[in-house]
Amino acid sequence: MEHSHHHGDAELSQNQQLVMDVLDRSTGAMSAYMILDELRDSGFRAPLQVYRALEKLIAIGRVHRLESLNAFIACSHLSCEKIGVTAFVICDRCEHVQEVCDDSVSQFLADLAKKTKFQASKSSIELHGLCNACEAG
Amino acid sequence: MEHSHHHGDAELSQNQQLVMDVLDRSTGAMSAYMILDELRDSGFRAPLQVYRALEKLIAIGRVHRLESLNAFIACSHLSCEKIGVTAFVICDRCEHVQEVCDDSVSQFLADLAKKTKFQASKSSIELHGLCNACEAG
DNA sequence: CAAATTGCGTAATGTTATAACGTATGATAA
DNA sequence: TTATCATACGTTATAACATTACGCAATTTG
Repeated sequence: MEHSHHHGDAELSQNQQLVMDVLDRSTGAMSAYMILDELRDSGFRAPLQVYRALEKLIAIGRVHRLESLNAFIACSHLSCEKIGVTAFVICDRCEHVQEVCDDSVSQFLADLAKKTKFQASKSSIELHGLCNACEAG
Repeated sequence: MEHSHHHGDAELSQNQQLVMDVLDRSTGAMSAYMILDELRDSGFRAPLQVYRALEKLIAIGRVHRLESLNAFIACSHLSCEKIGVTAFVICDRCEHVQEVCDDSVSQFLADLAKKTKFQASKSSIELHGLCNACEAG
């Protein structure tokens, strides 16, 4: 065990690492097919290679799926899988994504689940609009 | 102006009304292609006929899009367009969808926007898991 | 009337995601 | 060692979701 800088720090296969690297380098979210195109030179030929890697990366908390964009983004936190819930704030102009996972988010979701007598297993909170910089510009 | 029971109560075209009727009859969310299949007998031939009607119905607040399902559902409220924000609580077993739009939801989103210095224009809050009945069963 | 708006129909295409095969490899237990 | 299990892989095909682009018809509005 050499470098321990993230999450469960599971060992990644080559394909998983390649997909992770692409997302780490990206400034914003990427669709599976954008990732595929980036990895053609590395030998990727089919969507499934991307989707299978993403499935694992999402499972271990290193990647998030943005439902409203059908896109994927590297987790910007060290341990959001411990908190488990994240809200995404997505600028529709510059495409920057802020990842918020604090108590207010988990508290809101807990309250919502309680109020609706619901056993929640997954959540998706996504806000669209303009970030501070783009609104001003 | 005859019956006034919903939202802005805009006049609907025939296609829009047909799509609205299908969604009103449905117990849960429906994909655009499920709606299309329901309307073959009424003369629908192409996805665009559905998507165009949905666009209008969503704009006037009578239908919501569920991003995490790529599906659509009739609004269960009389005036949620006035509040503008809704949280969806989706049972993955029975597929029932609860629509929550109270102050806690709008307050949470307002706080989130303020905290991230964000000008929000659209939101999507979707909770997946098991409803009370299915959890018990 | 002219122009603008809204809705419609159709064909083609683009985009996102999964099913269904079979194969290879490494761990582990008999 | 051999059997078996789990995980990952590669490929082809297909399913599922959504939009572009074209032209036409009806209605509203200046």
